[in-house]
Amino acid sequence: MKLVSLGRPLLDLELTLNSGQTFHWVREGEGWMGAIGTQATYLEQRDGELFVNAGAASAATNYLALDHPLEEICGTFPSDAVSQSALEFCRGMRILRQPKWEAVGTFITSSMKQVAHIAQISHTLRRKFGEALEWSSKAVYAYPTPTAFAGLEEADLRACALGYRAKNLLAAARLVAAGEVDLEGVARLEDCEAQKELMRLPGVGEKVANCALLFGFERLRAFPVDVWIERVIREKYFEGSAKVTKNSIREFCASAFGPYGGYMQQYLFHHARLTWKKG
DNA sequence: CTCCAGGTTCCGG
DNA sequence: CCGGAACATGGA
Repeated sequence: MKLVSLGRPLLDLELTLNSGQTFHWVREGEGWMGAIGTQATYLEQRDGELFVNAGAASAATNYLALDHPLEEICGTFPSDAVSQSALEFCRGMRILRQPKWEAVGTFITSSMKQVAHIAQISHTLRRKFGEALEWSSKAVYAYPTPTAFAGLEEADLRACALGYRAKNLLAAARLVAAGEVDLEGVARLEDCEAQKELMRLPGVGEKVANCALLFGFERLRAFPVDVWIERVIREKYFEGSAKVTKNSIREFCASAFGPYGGYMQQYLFHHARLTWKKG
């Protein structure tokens, strides 16, 4: 039950945990319970001060990316109204530093799914196939390892409501477990090569690869283009001009948002998803 | 009931 | 390079 303070970093914990980067944190009293790798973790923010269970302090500091120079990062964003209102809406949101396979696996299961359902899938997979962890007599589950998935059958994953994604997650896990795709090796590649390597995994296209790069490989320039981002770019930056192809959107995003484009992307995504057609 | 969701893959212009 | 269609499931 003992908590330690991590000070008062520029961070909005709730905003960060609920922004569609990670999908398994659950409310527990005044704070949140979850797993950072195989470390059961309780996080709580009171009047700006961040607390964590003793023993998870260094894991949390790393996971929450408290070392990212957030003020400086936000200072690099474009000055247009769309970017600035997203920034204002997302003040204190950080890009998490998630375990590599967890980032790859969860975003393989994310295609054509609402955030709520991705969360449901994550919880089911963890509970059935992940390592059971515990803190203060409360159970949480680690994301299943590639090896844990590799021994299953497609039907086992279909039973978790993965639909057609089951085959992809299983095949991807087997490639990683067999060492045919080496995620630690990917971490040493340049952005472009790293993306290409990740896209060897079934179910990993350009968008999922970029999510994995941004959330699991510290590539803060990676800019995933999903339906929400596409909507924002089309309607706010191209203002309904005809023939805006996927390619032109990709090129625009790669050049318009700078070295921390991934941060800006996450802010645009979250802002759009929560405010579209509500003002 | 219909529409759509943090897409990928394959196939024909 | 570009647009379409198939692929599963559940929340709104």
